[in-house]
Amino acid sequence: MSVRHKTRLVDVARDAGVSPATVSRAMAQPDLLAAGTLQRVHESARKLGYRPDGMARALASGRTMTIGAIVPTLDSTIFARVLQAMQSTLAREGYQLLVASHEMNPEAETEAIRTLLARGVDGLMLVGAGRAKEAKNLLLAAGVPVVLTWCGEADFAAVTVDNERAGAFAAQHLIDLGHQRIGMVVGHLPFNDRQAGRLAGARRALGRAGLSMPDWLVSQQGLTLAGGRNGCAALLELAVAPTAIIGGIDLFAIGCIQEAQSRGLAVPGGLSVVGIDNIDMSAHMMPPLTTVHIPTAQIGQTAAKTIIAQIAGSGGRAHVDLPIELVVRRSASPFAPPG
Amino acid sequence: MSVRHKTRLVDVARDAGVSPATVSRAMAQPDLLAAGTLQRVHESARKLGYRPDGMARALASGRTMTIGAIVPTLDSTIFARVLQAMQSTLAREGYQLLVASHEMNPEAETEAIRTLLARGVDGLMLVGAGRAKEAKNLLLAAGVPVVLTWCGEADFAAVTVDNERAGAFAAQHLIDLGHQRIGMVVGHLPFNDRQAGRLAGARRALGRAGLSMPDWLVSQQGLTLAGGRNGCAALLELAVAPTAIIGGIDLFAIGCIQEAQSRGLAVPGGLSVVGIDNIDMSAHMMPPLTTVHIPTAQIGQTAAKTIIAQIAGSGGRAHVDLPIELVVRRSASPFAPPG
DNA sequence: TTGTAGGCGTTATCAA
DNA sequence: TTGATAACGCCTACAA
Repeated sequence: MSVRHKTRLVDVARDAGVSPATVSRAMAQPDLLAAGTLQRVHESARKLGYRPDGMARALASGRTMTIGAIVPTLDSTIFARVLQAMQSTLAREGYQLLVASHEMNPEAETEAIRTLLARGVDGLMLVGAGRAKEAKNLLLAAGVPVVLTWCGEADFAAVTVDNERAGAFAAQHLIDLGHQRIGMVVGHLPFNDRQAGRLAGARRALGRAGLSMPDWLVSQQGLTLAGGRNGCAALLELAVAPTAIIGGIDLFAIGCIQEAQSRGLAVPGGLSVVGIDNIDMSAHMMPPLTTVHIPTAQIGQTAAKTIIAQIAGSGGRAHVDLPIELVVRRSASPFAPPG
Repeated sequence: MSVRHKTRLVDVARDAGVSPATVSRAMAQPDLLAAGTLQRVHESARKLGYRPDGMARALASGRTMTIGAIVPTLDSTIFARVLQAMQSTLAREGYQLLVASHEMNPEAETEAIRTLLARGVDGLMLVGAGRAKEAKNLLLAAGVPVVLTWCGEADFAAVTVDNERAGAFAAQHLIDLGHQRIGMVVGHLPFNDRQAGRLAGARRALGRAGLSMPDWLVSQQGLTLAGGRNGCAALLELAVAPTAIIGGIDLFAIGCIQEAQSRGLAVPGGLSVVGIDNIDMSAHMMPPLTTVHIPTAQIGQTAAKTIIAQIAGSGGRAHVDLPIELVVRRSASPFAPPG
């Protein structure tokens, strides 16, 4: 009962009276064995409580059965949901998720890539495109399947969503309602191509309508509820305040609603608000938030499937663009000139 | 420029004119080498673009520099926050996070434990206590540091929060306000000792005040906003509806506020609501949610530190109980008999 | 269908 | 301070 050595492949082999190779096959390619042999090996394995050693297996086979995922932060409804979807899809195929986050710091992201690659992952999921050349070289040199999410890039497979279009949808809806002075609360633009895309899309839609969104109608904030409130406050305190605000993420839009209401400004009566994401909370707001639906969970699921396909040899640099759509609820109403 | 073999330890050794052992030392214990040697090795390594192979290293050393975390789901503000805190604390020490989720399924959790252990983790973080004997045996036999969070257990280190006390805080606050018929929306009790503890605590407080919370005043729901709304709806439709509701998690409490308001029932005027967690959203609700603050991020950070300490040999089966406190905001008010 | 034997790339134990 | 060399536990041609 003292320090019972962990049982290894050879122990099982000895007990079953077969060679190590046979035991190895029994675990990985059972079809190759005679039914009787398989039976015996399994019995010995169970009797001895044999558990294959993942590290040894990884070293010998070159596969870790682990997929890495590097996200800006785990502490976000959006990314948590993507990871949850990835994790459950991957688990079904026997893969585990190794996660890292970089808190919106490009160098931290490069470091994370380096670390995960060194640790040995069979595939890697990243958020967004447009990273430093060094990071790209690392990825290319590593020779493991990589899938980008949200935004794509020619060199890698990608599961994307048209962020520009999302921004345009939000803006167009407000334009259709007659709004002319539209503001936006967005995340910090550097190193966040998702937010940059949404802003660009909104501006494009406005431009097509002969309108514009000058920088002073755009407030950059940290990706929190408080950021949404602060951004809204800043815009409302403008000499010529906007009559409608787009939240670059739903959390911002929700913060905008809360901030407006806390100032006695009715939504949508006094201020129209539109979000982008369609998180759970949005449907339950008072008023319910009009927003652009982003199929978050599906991004995760598709990313996982894409990686698995690439590992299996199929797939290649496939780009999948997931559909988005405007969900009209009650936080935006026609522009009514004061008086 | 074709398939350049990945450079290995021996390649660096050859280039630097030293033995493999020396290169290994240069990476792990630089102090043991003569300055000149170290210098030469580093140069060769950089020149050849040498990156230690994590799997080989893991096999030889028995350490993977990876910590496993098994949570009910990633798709939850609470757990996402815990993981984010763990991840950033661990990253600072060179560890990565391997995550798995089990969707509230005990067997899936056991399987996850088995998988992570087999994959090779240097430590493991689990949520809650009271798991099947099989799972406990696996953990004990594995011989890796384990830390339980939220709820503890004698056999393992733990970073906990007194869930019963949290429930009692919430209930006591309502009792002090004069409420006598208090309902609660909780998660599904089986396999969720956090929710069970909070409910038990609330009942204990009520019992001390000569009151009680019969089963018909308790609604079990899935851990979503919609669950909160449904639970609230069910309780409000009772012949003798409660005058106050405790949300087993803030999300439930928020759902309760939204459901009550959508029915034209004022909060706290017509219904008082208290939550437990203190998530970001709570402070921004209208009315702001009175709740019991749970130091979520701190749980993650402390859990990470505990594991690291255990790996370093210190620590043992330390139990840390983190303080909680009632945060009084404006969603609960004194009971006012109708008429 | 099964066995043999040579890696996989490091770490770690002895010596020197 | 450095060098041989044997593990680490499994996989996988190749052979039988």
